[in-house]
Amino acid sequence: MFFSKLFIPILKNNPSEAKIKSHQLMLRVGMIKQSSAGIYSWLPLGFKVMKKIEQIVREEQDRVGVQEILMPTIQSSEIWKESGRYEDYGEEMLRIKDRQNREMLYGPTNEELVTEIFRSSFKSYKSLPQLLYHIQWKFRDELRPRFGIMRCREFYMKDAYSFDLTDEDAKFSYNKFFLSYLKTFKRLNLSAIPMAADTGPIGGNLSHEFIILADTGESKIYTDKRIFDVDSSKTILDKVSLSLLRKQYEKFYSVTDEKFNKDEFEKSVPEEFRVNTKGIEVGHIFYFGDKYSKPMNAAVDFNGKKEFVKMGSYGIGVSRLVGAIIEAKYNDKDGIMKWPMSVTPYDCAIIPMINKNDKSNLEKSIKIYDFLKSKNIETIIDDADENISAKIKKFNLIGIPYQLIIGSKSEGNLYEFHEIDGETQKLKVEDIASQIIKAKQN
RNA sequence: CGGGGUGUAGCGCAGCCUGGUAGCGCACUUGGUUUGGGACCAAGGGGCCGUAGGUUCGAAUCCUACCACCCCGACCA
Repeated sequence: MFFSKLFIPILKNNPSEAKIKSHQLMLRVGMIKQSSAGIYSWLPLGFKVMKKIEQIVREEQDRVGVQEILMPTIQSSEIWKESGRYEDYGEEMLRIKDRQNREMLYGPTNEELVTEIFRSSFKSYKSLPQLLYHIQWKFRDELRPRFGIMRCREFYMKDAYSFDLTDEDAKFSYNKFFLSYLKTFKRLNLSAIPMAADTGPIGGNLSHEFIILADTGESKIYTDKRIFDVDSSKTILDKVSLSLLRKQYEKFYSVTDEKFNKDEFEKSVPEEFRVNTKGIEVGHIFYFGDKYSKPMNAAVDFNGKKEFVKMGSYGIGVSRLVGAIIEAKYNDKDGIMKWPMSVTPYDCAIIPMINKNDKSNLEKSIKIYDFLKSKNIETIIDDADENISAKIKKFNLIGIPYQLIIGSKSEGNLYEFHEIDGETQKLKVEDIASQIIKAKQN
């Protein structure tokens, strides 16, 4: 695709409202456009990244046996009155009325709705466990939206819900998500650490936040360096293996602000391993038993006895992750963003030196483009008649991991192949393709 | 919701104090010269000055109200 034909409105100046890197960058390269406070349109470049993240999240949910559904954004107040949260949720819930003057709301989360779906569908313990997820827009009317997509009012989120007969089964489900989350963030090239967390308005007593380290994060965290070395690659979907994994993590003191206890921290973490920094919450899992099933009467028959199902819920902020990845991957030192291969909007940018009287580089670029395309490498050609250095700068901003520069330094069939944060090599197109393919596989 | 601030071209800003019908940089268009880390020359186009009302011969500028957005704090994926 020619760059000139893409909808990528680049700004040379930082919009003044953007204070953190991800917000600045997303506005500057035209990934998003603000429409109201905390509400954004997603433009092609940003939407492409978000869809790739979404797909990875989806695949990792499917892999642990969670089934995808899609619930509406607009919900009736009735079920929220049943659970008691219609009053509890407060101003953050966007309440609306339909033409019959019925009280509706734009869902900030879906425990009630999914519980209603479950209770009207299943009556026997034999139907358990059930694990369901959906990826849908949510709305929370934040007191103060900020940081662009990171703390906004309308956001895209994966939320999953588990239904089990017993506490023990429910913890097995919980642990499946625990593993699934570690794998998801790993594929996004993030090291997210699970931390004991407060349960907030969702309720319950068992909960982990998944946090990635970043200076601009809003959560204060206290953890142990050694937690980064816990290896989940050998864990399998088995009760024992999963609970072992959680134990390995829980060996280390690792909490957010609200659970922090100074004495405990200093007692359990030797000084050289202490990490006290800031992080971004990208996932949160909760186990809350019958907190919703009881008031909403979601129960199954177990040998003639009525058992309220034991539930958990599991969220990943899909839209937030777009910003979070930038915060984590942007290199302040050289001012370069490099998208992880798994979510990059394009794998490679071909940057030919062009002028009106000599389009031979553009013609070469098109041939290379076709070749790379045949290898499933997503590429764009910058067909603008612009100063070559201006073009390179532009792509350094966008963060596409590889640049293929077709200019005066090309030698025959050897072209400059530049990794955005690394070295430039002179290679044949075949070798360029195989390097990119290799990078995509990691 | 408390405190502070800002609304002037797509983005960044000046002009407002001291009223006379809008300007700069970048971006954009056309032509030309260029081409290795955001080039140069020339000629252009683009603005209900956030909205409404008021004062005035005259309002971007003064007054009032409203709206929007941003920042700092208390809450959250």
